[in-house]
Amino acid sequence: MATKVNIRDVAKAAGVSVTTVSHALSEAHSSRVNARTVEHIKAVAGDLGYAPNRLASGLRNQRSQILGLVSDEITTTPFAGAMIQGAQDAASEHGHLLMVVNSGLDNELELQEIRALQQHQVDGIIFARMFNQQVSVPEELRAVPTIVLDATPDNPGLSSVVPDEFGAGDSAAELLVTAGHRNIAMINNEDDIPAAHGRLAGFRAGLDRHGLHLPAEFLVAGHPSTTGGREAALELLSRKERPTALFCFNDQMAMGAYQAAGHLGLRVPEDVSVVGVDNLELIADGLWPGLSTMALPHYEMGRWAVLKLLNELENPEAPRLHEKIPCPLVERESVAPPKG
Amino acid sequence: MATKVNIRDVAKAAGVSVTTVSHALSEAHSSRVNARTVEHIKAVAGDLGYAPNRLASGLRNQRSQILGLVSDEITTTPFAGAMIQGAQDAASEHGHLLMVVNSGLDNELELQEIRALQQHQVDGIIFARMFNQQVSVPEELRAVPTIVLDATPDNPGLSSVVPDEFGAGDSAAELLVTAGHRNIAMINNEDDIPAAHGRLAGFRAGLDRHGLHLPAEFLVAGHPSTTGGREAALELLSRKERPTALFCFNDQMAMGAYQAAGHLGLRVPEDVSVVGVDNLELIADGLWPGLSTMALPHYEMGRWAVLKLLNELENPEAPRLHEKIPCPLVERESVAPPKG
DNA sequence: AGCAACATACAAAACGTTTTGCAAAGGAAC
DNA sequence: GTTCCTTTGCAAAACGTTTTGTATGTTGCT
Repeated sequence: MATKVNIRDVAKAAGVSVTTVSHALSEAHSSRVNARTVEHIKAVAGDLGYAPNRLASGLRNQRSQILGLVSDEITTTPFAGAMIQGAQDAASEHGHLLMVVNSGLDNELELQEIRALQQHQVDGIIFARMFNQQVSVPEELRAVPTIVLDATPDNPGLSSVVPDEFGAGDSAAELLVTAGHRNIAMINNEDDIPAAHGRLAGFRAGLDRHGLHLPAEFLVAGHPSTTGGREAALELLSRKERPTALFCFNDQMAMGAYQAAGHLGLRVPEDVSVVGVDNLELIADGLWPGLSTMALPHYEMGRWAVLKLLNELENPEAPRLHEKIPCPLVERESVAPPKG
Repeated sequence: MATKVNIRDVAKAAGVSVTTVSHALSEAHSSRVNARTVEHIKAVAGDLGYAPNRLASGLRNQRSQILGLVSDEITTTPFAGAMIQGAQDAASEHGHLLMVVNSGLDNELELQEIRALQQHQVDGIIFARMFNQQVSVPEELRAVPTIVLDATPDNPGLSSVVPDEFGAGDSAAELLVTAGHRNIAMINNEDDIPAAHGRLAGFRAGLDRHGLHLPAEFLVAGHPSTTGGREAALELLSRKERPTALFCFNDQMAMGAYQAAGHLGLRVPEDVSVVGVDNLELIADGLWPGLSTMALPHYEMGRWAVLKLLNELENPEAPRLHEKIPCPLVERESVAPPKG
């Protein structure tokens, strides 16, 4: 047990050649060897605890069965886990393993990490960001099949997957309008990113469908944090003509809105309804009452990226896709009909 | 550019043998080749964009330069990112890459994943849990150097690293007592895990040092969630003789305490001080006022685990260690002297 | 001049697979 | 009984490195 058992040991123990063992175990080539022999070899291999060395087979086949995942800030966002998990599940189902590297915001380091992945002969790379943004993909990745995850690539030659931001905004509008609200404000992210534009556009479209629209004074923007949300909500809810519902760019801003409401003596959802985006369990489930919010599909995006990557590996000519994954509504208790 | 450049191409281009190229590039063996030749070879290699194939060198050296990280539920906890990041940073600094696998709670799957890692000839494995718990390490890992991360192994033959739970409790007591509090309650986790025992013991020790002690009626336990914290805090703060400060098992329970206080018309920190454990940015920074809390050292634990693993790889006889990493206090605004 | 010692470069083997091409043996068809 | 398949197995080459042992000069010393 001290030393590892290799294909030669199996061959010796089974009394056949190395070639025969390889064929017997290969599924595709097992027709080249007698069925009884196959049985025998498999039994022997099992007894010996033989497991093929992937380094060797990767070298021989020019296929490492490893996928690289390079992302930006795994640390600071709670989404990373779900994304990685989705990717890893899909990879594992198809006999692949995931190598994760993370570069923070250091571009030079990111290139180094990518080169390291390539030295390990990864079969493909997933280039991930932690929130939907425009991104320019490093030259280095030309050499390897690549999928862009949760970001919009400048290079349309690469497949990508992002959340359906528009749909999220639309659903939020739908939810609030059907609850009976007419005076709805949006607290948006002040940053110039697809997520902000998309959610706003979707929200407007949703209102539109019901013959409503978002007045300019009911659209405010702030830093996408609890504080940003709180300040914006404080301002909105202190007005004479205050909205009866708030659609917040994300759950953190929604948490700020709760705080603002509490500070002003308003209750959620009786006095003001609140909707977020992200479905951060920690917040959405932790708030009291629970926050209704649109879930960002990080797990699904991770899965999709890996599946698409494997697909392009099989079939290099497969058309590049730009997928939008829906953001399902997770209803809790933060929405109620407006009073009176 | 279509096809990869290998050491043979470099040799040809530089007009020397493959052996010489290998020696020239090897640092350890570069003494075996003329300094001028080394220069020349490096230049040629750089021009050609040569990067050694790690599959091949791993095969030859019996050293893949890959570390495996197997964890339980990456998805549901926001700590995973920091842990992975710490591990990956340390690995990357030493020329290694990290393969991450995740098994949820499925033991059978976990074994499969471990076997997959071993097939890829990982040099060592980090067996991680997402919170400090007793854990029995799978037999399979006997074959590979292993470090246990954020868990206490039943097998003392393996090095491990956990947060200094005791120290966290102690610091919390210190903080509250020096702020002037005398009536301090603790809201603990009801689960029977080292984290709960350690934090409580440390908290008691800290009080002790100041001649105080924790009365039985000021120790309550609940589910380690916002709801659990809220319920416990509601009960505690509704009493005639209510505590002036709360030490909560984690930040989520502390968030619940904030909600309870708000519900009862009490203000943090004027009417009640609150201290948590975890330093979950999302919560600790998001709460209003900010939550003072002991940071769980996930990043550092990840780093430590990899460094120790590399150390044991270098020197297999190195003594096994059981490390406790301190949990530094992160002060925000949730602690003030008691009124009156 | 002769010999050791050294500097420099190379050929070949090995790591553990997979796959191609070939050989031996057995059976069927004439 | 010869020819021709078919079945079953094997030997050998290849993937891209690293390292050991050896060969060829070159230098320094007596």
